[in-house]
Amino acid sequence: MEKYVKILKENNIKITSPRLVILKYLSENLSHPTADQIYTDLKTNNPSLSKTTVYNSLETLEQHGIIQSITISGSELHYDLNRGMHHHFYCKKCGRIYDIPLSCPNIEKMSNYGHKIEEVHGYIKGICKECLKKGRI
Amino acid sequence: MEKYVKILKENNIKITSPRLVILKYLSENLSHPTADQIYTDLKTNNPSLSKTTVYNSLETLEQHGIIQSITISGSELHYDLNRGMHHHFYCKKCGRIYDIPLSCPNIEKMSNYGHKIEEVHGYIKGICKECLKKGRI
DNA sequence: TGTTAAATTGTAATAAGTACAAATTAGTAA
DNA sequence: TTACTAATTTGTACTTATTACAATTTAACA
Repeated sequence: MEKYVKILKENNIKITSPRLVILKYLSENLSHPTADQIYTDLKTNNPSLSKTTVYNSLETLEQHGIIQSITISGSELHYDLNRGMHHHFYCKKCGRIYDIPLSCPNIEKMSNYGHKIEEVHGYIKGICKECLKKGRI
Repeated sequence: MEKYVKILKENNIKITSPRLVILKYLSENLSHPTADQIYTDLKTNNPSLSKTTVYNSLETLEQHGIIQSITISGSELHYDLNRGMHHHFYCKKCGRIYDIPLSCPNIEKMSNYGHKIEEVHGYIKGICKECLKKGRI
């Protein structure tokens, strides 16, 4: 848990129980959970946790660049620790999100349009390996 | 309007008035409107148009690859004609979405993970040229 | 022109996310 | 340690994008 305290300290944000457990949860669950999944899972051992707090904490963590939100599904946000550039694959059948360890070779070119670039997301959609195997397509 | 009839015919989908006006609208409005913007704008000259129809029609057009939905904003879908690969820039300040005429050089590599790839989206976020100019940052 | 399956329409429902005010707590300073 | 204050958490109520569904209408074809 010291690890997470350190991260919050480094970012000059108050060390609170919800922030710590959410950060720990995201460190241990790299499956890109939604706010609701995080809330439901953590609620068991943190009965006083409020859904609003989960949303607030996620927003704070994101603003400090500690985590990122992923808009790939189009219906709800998924969350991911910010650990090096990678892309995401979304399965239209089962909804799972996979990491794709590629980085974008175009990032420099993107600055040529006059916009200030803060984030780059590569989203790929289709049918995942598992669903193909199950013949669910 | 014949142009849009042709597109629907080529895709073997029924030629209906809502589909035609929505397709025309998207052809003339490349600013990535939301379903609600499309509905509101078209409602004036098509009073019988229903919001559900807009959603249904957009879904049909997307399923046939005629248009694509863009999940960049995270809060609602935006729609775009499917015309050649390009990326999108989202301004966190004003919400505008800009086209970025780059294609992804990584597409072949993406097939190496065993998933069936159907769509590739490049999303860039930050502060747009206009907002930077206005000093709104 | 009649038939039928598909599409449209309006209303009601769902679900993700936000607003807000009251209660609590982290961090600081005495 | 204690007291203070601003920030955070909490619960409830609300908003908003999207979907479900049943009744009506319509496109396509015989």
